[in-house]
Amino acid sequence: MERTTAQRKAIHTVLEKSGRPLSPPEIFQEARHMAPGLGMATVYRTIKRLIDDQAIAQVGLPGEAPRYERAGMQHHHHFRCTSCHRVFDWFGCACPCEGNAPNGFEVQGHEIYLFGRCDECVARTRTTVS
Amino acid sequence: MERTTAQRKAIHTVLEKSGRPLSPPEIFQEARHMAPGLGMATVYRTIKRLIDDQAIAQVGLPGEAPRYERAGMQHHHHFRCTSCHRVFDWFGCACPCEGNAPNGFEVQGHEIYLFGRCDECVARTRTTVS
DNA sequence: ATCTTTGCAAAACCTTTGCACTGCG
DNA sequence: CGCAGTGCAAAGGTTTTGCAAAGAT
Repeated sequence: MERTTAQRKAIHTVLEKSGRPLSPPEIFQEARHMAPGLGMATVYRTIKRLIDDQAIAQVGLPGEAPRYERAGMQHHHHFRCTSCHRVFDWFGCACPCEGNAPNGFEVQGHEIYLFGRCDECVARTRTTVS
Repeated sequence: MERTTAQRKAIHTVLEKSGRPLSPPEIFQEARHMAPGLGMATVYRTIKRLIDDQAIAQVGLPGEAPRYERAGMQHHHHFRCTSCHRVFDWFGCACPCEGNAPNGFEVQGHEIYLFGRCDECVARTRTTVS
């Protein structure tokens, strides 16, 4: 039977409240504020369970370690700023990918990642260079 | 100055000739045929250098370890079969992603991954279930 | 002969697992 | 109380690094 513990609640809350996908170390650091003495192993074990429970989802950015964000969000993808390296949610997906599948292939889903510079970094450059 | 060695040639050849992205262990195993005694460290060191030289490119599938393929291919993305787990090149990108960027964001590039079943797996199921 | 590149082994990471203890129910 | 959940430390994997030896030019 599933038990409610301070650690699990802390980890879940951190992911619920974060507006962006977090890595295990980031989750660890944040959750520690709410659950002192928390161990890294518990973070990994809890992540696994939350995924099984469909409470969170894995976000695997190309070439990077997986991050995690709360599940149940509307269809979206991600934008990584090549300047500040932050990852943003992106809801502008209008990709007709499914239609262009190779012959005989059956597309079940897709992932899109945009790379570029976020609004803040674009603005910073403008004023700095001018 | 850059030197031509059997190991480097072997690794480069393996990636040139492969029609799909390879992981370091796959490269290691293949290149060993051409360069006996090859060490894993050399594979990693050579991959890094080939990327710097723009001879190969990293292919980071979401949630998986990076693979590598030769650079300079025409614009394409990847399709991973959820049944046989192979990764295929996909040239049907007609994604208008760049246009839908969030306000103030500057898109420099994009990556797309399709998931589904490849032609062989689709055919296999048909004949098996029928 | 010089100086890059290599193989090996050790180190540095990250993630998982074993186990005795904690604490929820 | 009983057993799921935890922390710690050890184990597993993968990638990187140090260093003496090999080899290309």
